[in-house]
Amino acid sequence: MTDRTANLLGVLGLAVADRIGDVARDILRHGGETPAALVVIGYGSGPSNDQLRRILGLSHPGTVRLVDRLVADGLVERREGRDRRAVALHLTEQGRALREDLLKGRLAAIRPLLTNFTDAERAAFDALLHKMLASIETTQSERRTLCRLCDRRVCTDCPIPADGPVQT
Amino acid sequence: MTDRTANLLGVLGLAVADRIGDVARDILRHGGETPAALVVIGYGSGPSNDQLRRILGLSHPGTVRLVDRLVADGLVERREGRDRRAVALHLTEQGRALREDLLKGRLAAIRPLLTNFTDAERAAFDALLHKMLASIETTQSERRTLCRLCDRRVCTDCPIPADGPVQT
DNA sequence: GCAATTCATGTGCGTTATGCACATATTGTC
DNA sequence: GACAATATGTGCATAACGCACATGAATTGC
Repeated sequence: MTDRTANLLGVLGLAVADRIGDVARDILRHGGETPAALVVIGYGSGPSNDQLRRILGLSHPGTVRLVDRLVADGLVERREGRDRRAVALHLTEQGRALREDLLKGRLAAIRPLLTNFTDAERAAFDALLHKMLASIETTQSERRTLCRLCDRRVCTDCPIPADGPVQT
Repeated sequence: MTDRTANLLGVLGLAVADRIGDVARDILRHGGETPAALVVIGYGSGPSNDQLRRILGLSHPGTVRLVDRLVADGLVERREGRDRRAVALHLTEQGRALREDLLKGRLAAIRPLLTNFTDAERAAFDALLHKMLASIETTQSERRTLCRLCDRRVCTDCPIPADGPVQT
């Protein structure tokens, strides 16, 4: 019976990821981890290239090129970091606006999946999701990876505590 | 409150899709829609290039190249289709074996997410998933897309009926 | 029963997103 | 102050696509 549930969960996961990916590509004109990068940078801690790399799970050169794309689009600025070697990544005004669209679009893409639930069902589903996510065994860094597309404003009582801003 | 649930669902969807993608790449040495193609072709109806294309949501040339990869790896054969223009895609012995690994690996990747549930919780989650998936409004073709990685042997009482084999 | 259209596949060519190996500059260490 | 560690960037290659086009096979219209 567990396998039946696991299969259903696989279908749902694919459906959710497809929808998020589609809406992100429509809005940002980029795929892969680029949308996640915009969200992560937008948390505002001014992450370095290397910190971003760990969260996104990309290679270092892949991350540099990803940031190149965002800079070329006028969405991200490379500012001086805490070192003269490190950069600090920050969103431009345009980047902030597009990040907003991205987060809104993501929720809008997922929301229809919940509309056929009654309030009680949605609450029950929420509680089960919360428990499931809270029990995933992860390192601190993996948690940030999981949350790389999260809209923190709606994520009250986050089950995946990423305690504090990106580490320095 | 719905947005909070939607956000959690987004996290879960990403986590599930990441896990499936990782295990598929480990096993198959290909990413994108290639794993899904192996599963779909493995249903055994001998789909044409064009039928496969619709299910995977790829362009026609993209599908041709994808099949090229699978053929080059010795996993798929192009046989004569119902026309002299159409091909019929079938798995080789090796393809069937790898498809098996893929389906098993997929379930193994998802299963850990369920292990912290009690039996009652898992059953409740299953029921909610079932209802959610059953209420997604889709065309016949979109259903097959959703189910493109399903392990049909464990999917009893499928909420997304794809009634019958691939259309002729 | 043949011409025009539609269907199904394949090819040339380009792009996007990525990784590996290497180069360069900066910082910490002993 | 040499040397390792850190952080970034670059050259080059690859995987997984899409668009425009070409080709052969089937269907339709008259």
